[in-house]
Amino acid sequence: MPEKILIVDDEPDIVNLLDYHLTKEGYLTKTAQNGKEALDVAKDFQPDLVLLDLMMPEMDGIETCVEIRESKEIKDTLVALLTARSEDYSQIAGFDSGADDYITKPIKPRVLMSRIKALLRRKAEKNTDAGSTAELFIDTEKYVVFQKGNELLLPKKEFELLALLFSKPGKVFTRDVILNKVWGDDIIVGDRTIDVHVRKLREKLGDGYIKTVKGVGYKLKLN
Amino acid sequence: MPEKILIVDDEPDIVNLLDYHLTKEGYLTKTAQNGKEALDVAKDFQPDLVLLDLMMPEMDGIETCVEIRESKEIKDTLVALLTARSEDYSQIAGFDSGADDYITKPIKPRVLMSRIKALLRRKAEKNTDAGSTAELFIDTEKYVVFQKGNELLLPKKEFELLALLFSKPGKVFTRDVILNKVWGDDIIVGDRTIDVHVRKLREKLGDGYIKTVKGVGYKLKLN
DNA sequence: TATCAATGTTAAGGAATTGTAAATACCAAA
DNA sequence: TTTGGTATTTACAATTCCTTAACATTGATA
Repeated sequence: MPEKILIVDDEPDIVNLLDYHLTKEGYLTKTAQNGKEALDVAKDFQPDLVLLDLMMPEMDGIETCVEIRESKEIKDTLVALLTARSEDYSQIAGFDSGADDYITKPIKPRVLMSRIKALLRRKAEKNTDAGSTAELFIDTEKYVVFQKGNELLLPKKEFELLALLFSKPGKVFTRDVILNKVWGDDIIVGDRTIDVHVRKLREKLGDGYIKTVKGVGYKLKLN
Repeated sequence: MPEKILIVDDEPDIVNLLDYHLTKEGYLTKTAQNGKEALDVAKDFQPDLVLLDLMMPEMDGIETCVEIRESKEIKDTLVALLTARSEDYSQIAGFDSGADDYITKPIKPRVLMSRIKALLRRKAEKNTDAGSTAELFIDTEKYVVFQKGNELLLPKKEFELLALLFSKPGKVFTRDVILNKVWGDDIIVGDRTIDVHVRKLREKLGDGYIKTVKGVGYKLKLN
């Protein structure tokens, strides 16, 4: 199944150039001359990627990009903005608009191709691993954890343990360190105390966050 | 191939914020609190990119950047300076110091990410010819080994053995030394124990990494 | 090339570590 | 004092990891 790319630019020369190269590479293309047309076409065409010129009459690239992102009929589409070099401000605004990449003009076909390949590859990768990216965020002031946007209330010890692990995701914290930081130097608790708290956290967060490194300690795994 | 980023800022909050986002995106990070520390860490870590705060006590970002550029141990590293908005003069000075980009605070994560991606992508394009990325990397803090980009989880003993060999690639470690460093002075284990662990490492890493020097010991061969 | 010590290989048992459920202890608020 | 939630302990289960033992293979050296 060839991947579908929608090319949007008001200058026919550029559209043709891009169309030529992309077709030659085996992509399936459609074109549009402005943002409005692009949206219409995209709804039917369901492209994998939209190449969007920033400067266009009527509806510019950023506007169009925002609309694409808000549209429910256009799913899973990557957007790459084409910008004139040195439009730094535009670049930033472009990313805030939800674009996945920007490509500066003048366009060098080879560079463009590798960019596009990279983008589509990343997209393919994302779609293979199921919703593994579950956001986790900690508010140490409010003693609250946000998981995928949901607020999660944790008891003190559980929270402190999670906060410790969260302070350096990926780093392994040994049981000693955990005891020191969460329980304090002088307090002595049994062997299984930490495990039980880990257990409760896993119960609430789901597995896949806290990893055991046997003989060493625990760590938080984001991603 | 997780790309390595060194974060340097004297404010722990900012370091943590950046660390969090970058880790989440799959980068491999290390942190430092000032320029001096940064240089030390960078020599070992060999980051692909250094995020460098401009305003730091002791040695500021520009100084640090200049030192990085002059250091022969730190190769192929991009430097991005973090500056407060409107420090126009500094920005210019920053570029003169050899920085590859500057990023203004307050930091917007998405903008930061796209900048970083763009920087690293450009770098990657330059380096496509040579296999410049070391294909084995050990993170003792995270108890993790990266091999050609894949994370590899190793049990404690295997990890420690590999870490020992990795600490001086090419050097031959005798069995005595290995026993002392990994198992400890007082613990006595049988003849075949080391071999078995080597075996398991070879199983996981593939052959060609750990070489036997018969009658002497083992060594790690990188490339 | 024949020898033999060093190393490779495999599978299995046991040791150490961690997981888990339930019971108990704690503690602050009503 | 009771209550409800939290924290810790207990006792046992489950799991992973380490080590060993038995045997195979290698490679330096006579």
